[in-house]
Amino acid sequence: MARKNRPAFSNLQKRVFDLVKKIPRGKVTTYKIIAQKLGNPGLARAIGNTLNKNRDLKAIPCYRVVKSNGEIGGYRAGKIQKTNLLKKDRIKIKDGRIRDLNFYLWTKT
DNA sequence: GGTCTGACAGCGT
DNA sequence: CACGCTGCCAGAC
Repeated sequence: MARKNRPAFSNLQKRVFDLVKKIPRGKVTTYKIIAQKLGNPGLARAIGNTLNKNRDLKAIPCYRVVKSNGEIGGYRAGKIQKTNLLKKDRIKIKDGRIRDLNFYLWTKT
């Protein structure tokens, strides 16, 4: 019988990583968008939690994932570090908040 | 097996 | 516009 083998990484985490890695430079996305792409907008919280467990920031540019209201959100290495990285991507940030989030927002594949 | 926490989102005040 | 409370889901204890 086809018993489902349990991968080292949960199915959810695998999808999240795949999406985050596809984010082009200079663009950002929100936790909710990712959750919607997974088919469950309520996953927004689980997304951040999953990325936190990742701890492989150099493999996954999770700093490009921000909150839906335009705030930077959180980061395992610190919010300040996250903001700094976003600035390097030409993202205009004002007082810990992204300007014209819709412009930088990445909702495509 | 239940319970609590956490890198969020939405609504009300 | 800023702050606070509640609700959702998955993972950790």
